[in-house]
Amino acid sequence: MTLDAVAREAGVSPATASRALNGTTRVRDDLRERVRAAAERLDYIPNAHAQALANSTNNRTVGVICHDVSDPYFAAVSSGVMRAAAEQDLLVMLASTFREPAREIAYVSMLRAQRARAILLIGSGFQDRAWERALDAELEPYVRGGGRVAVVSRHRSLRVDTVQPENRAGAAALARTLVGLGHRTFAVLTGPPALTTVSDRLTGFREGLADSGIGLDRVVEGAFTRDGGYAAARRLLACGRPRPTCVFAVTDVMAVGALAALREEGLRVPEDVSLAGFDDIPLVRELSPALTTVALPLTSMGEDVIALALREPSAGRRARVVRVAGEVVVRASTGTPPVG
Amino acid sequence: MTLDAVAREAGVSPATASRALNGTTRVRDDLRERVRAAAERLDYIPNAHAQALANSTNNRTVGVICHDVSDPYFAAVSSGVMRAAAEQDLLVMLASTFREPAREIAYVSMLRAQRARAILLIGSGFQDRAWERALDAELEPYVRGGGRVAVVSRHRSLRVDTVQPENRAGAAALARTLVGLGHRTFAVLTGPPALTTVSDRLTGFREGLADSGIGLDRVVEGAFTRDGGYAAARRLLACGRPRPTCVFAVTDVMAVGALAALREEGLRVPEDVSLAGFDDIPLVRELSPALTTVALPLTSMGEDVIALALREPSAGRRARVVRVAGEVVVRASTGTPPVG
DNA sequence: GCGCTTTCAGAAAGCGCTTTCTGATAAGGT
DNA sequence: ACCTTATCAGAAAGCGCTTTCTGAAAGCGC
Repeated sequence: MTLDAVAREAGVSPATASRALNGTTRVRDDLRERVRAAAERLDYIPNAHAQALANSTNNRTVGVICHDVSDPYFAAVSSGVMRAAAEQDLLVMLASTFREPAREIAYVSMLRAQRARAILLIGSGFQDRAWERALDAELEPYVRGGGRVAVVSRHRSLRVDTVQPENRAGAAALARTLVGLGHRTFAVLTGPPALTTVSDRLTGFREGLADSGIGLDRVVEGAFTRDGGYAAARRLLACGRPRPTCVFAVTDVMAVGALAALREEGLRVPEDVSLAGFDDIPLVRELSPALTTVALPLTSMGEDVIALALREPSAGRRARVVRVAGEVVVRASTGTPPVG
Repeated sequence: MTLDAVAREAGVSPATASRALNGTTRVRDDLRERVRAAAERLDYIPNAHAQALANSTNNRTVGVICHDVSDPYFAAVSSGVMRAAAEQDLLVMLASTFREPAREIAYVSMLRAQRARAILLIGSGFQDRAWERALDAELEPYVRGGGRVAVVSRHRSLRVDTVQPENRAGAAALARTLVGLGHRTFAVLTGPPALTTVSDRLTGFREGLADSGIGLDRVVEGAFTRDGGYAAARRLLACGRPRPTCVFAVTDVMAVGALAALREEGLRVPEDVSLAGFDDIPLVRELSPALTTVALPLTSMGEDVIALALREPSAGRRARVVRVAGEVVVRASTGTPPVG
């Protein structure tokens, strides 16, 4: 079913049919009605590709690239993006890179080919220098051609609009809270240090401890996943050194793994060791003990990032940054340190 | 950057440039190389819309419609779809309906407009009769026009390729297992009964109990969400009747809510009451007690459903059904019933 | 009633690509 | 040497839409 068929059925020109359907220009009422009826009758659906080709400015799709939709963090942020997109009749193309840099580049390229109105990058980037350059090489011409890009907590090399959680301040506040509980020896389970998210949270946590003159006992690195957290926690426990009274995993997802590892070692949380995370993904409230964490408004961050991308570009070329505060939420996974 | 520009730069016709880049027809090696080089130099990215318009058969996008990406069930299935799609260079457009029927129809329509190669519907439909008809009215012409549709555990009215978890058999097996543990009084927390998923699991559970001559004590209905499970569990406990020794929530997501409700009532799981779910979403392993459930291979179901949609349509018009077995996984949330 | 602006429908020119179709050139057969 | 058969590049015709541009009809003041 093409527009031509509709026009013929309604006894008007394709031009008029187009105008009647889109309401771009005034069309006599009776004609408009006739076209509407004809379209209905023929079950006409405009070809979005033809529309996009003819009128390149009116694009209804936005692309979202994240590492893995099945990670609750990305799922929550994506959900916010989708809610906002739905309200504006936008279609979201969601891609998972499965943490492969090459796939990320490929997706940006596909999104460029689709002439997506905006590209949203969710989550930290990779540390690879070549990748950075390649991504920039894709994004730069896209932006120059009128494309919009916005990111959530992205790598430092990207000069684009950003939704930036206050990782450092949040981690510092968490550290202070934990010190307030009485803890003096701490370990941190981190992800890849090249990610700003990781290094900011680590730095913040250190600063928070430093306020009370406390040093960080141990830092163990692991993958940015549940299993990474599990492995890191095991390594922490295996090393033989005196156990810290409190463990901070830089993300909740890692904390979930860490909790499993601690349990397997027969340690009670929080009686033997306290555990805290960061993000407040939905599930951690359900754990027992429920996880102490720094809550980020994930869904609304998703809404923010798409709003940022869609907003009229500011006169100056400067990248805008929306800062999002994290709130320390103390739950049952932290307590006073064991005596003795 | 258009193909014409590339062709000019390479000193060939647009036709040759197109052929060189796509490899559709033999092109002399030196020309092909020249075109490649020119494309590279100009940072050429083909306009996917123009391609789609000119060659409607070659479409690289598939649409996935689910209720909510932030629900772990959908996230897991979607993740499988995406993994498979990535391997075939397909772009996935993922839409969340937020459980609004109208939005689902709208998305199908948008996907049709995009001339998506396939539309995948994940999760149960709505009970609304008008909605059913409307959905069918969208899907039927789409399929007639060569579009592919496949669904995961969908409503009965749809005659399309389906990945069908064996809800009934799985629930029955679970019931038998629970009876084997010694339980004799059961309650079920269900979702909207119009969903086949719900009614199949309920029926299967009943059958499993009936094998031992046991009847189902109570059925409480709630929304298909964590909060729905929570509310249903509270209602179950509030009714004053003697408490069942075992509760089955028809989905893990609901079971998570139920667990919270049981806890709040001061009940210990499994000492005071046993709890089981269905699906085996990733997080339920992490709960304590870890949830007994019927495990479905969610990610691989996602891979199955896209494979089903993309496979050459069978000669006969009959819808294909891939049955997926569930496996009872006994974890710590179930135990022997309390004595006395 | 005449020239003016205003309103609105239709003709036609693309948007950027793919793909026949056409024709030139080279290769092969006798 | 001549004709037939492959190869392969280019011209041109769309794909289905939007949007100028053009022109007819109607509305207005004098």
